[in-house]
Amino acid sequence: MNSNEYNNSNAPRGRPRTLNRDHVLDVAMQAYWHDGVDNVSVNEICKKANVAKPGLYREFTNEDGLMKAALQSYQKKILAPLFEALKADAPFRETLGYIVASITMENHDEQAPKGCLMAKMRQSRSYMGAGTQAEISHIHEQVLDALHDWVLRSKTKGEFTADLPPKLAATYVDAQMHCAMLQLAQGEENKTVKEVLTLSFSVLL
Amino acid sequence: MNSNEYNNSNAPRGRPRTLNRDHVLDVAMQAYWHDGVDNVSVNEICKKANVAKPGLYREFTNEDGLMKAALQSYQKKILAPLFEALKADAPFRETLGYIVASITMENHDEQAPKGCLMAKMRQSRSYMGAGTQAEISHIHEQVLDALHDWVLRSKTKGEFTADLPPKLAATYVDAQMHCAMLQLAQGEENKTVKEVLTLSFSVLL
DNA sequence: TTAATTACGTACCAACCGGTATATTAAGCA
DNA sequence: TGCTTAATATACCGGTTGGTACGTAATTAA
Repeated sequence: MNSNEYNNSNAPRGRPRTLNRDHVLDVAMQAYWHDGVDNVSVNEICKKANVAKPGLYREFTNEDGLMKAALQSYQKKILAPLFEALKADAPFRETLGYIVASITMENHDEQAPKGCLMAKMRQSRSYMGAGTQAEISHIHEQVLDALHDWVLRSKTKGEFTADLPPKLAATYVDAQMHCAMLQLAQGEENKTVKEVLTLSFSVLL
Repeated sequence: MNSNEYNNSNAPRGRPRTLNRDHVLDVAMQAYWHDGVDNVSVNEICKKANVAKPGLYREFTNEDGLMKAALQSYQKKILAPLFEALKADAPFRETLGYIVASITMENHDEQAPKGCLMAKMRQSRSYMGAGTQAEISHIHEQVLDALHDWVLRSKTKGEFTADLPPKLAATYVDAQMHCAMLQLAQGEENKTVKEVLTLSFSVLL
């Protein structure tokens, strides 16, 4: 029996590819996230993903392309729930509580690395390739915009009463989230981070 | 005329050393501070300090020793004023204002790198040598202790009135300072960092 | 069957890393 | 003048980095 499933005419021309882009991206994302971007080489990712180097370079052009793609993958798979929570019209305090809870990983699976890949990359973005830098800035702007919108909506709903310019409030929440994620990445205790984050958010209530 | 100044008997025996330890430490500290620890190699430091590698290794044993010494140098030269301010018995709000001002560099010289070497090293300490890691932890403990003492003294003076466990207050101030320094290192605007830091400190007043 | 097309993996490149063996130089001591 | 001591610089080590040249395998089209 021929192993080919029937031959639809618009099949690609040459040797069929075996490289699994999503698998490579998963491996790269996990490696960058767990070990820190600066401590992971293209060689190591190739070994872990069991692909040859030229294949990886054909798919992602260079290290910068791989990192950019891994970061985009992280946004889709990990950061998405945060954006959803900010868009949802839950009460302000409730959303704030969700942010604290999700950062301090009350409900996360154990094998996920500590901290946040986006936060780590933001922290050392000036030493990365141009494409990755641009992607970091892009995601950061999206976060700030989402926070800004959230604050504005909460203000019109009367749930955000603190006497603060909405833009400063958004910047403040972003900074505190960023700070908390870096603390976690650095090994700080979950409980401590939660206390500090909660205390810092108390100025908004 | 013999170029030797008179021969005091306890002169060292062999060839006199030309390697200037303090100069090498200055160069290393500036390089680590300005470019980021992960982005500076021993080779580069040798070139910048105009010393040969074996000489540097004789003086500092290995890269870990050099980094540890550079961090100690940073504490002596840069961090000392902060410790002094915390030990001085100025009013609580005044000291808090000094912290904000000194972090956001209102009075710093322009050529100093942005951010804080200690903060940067703390952030990636798990990827460093054992000696440097120990030194980072040591300095961090000193900071936390100084903050704790400061809060306790301010509380007995009646200047610190917030209803907070002193240890949490110390951890909180440390976290906010750390966060602000990382933001600066990452290129955030001075004004923004100052606003966020001031806002976060407002929970203590 | 044969040619064209495309992906594959081995084996390689120069540059750099942290670290060191070694011959040389410059001093004090006798 | 040697002899000892110690700091010096050159030139090297094995290993890793990001990136690639090239021969081969697998598929479609003619």
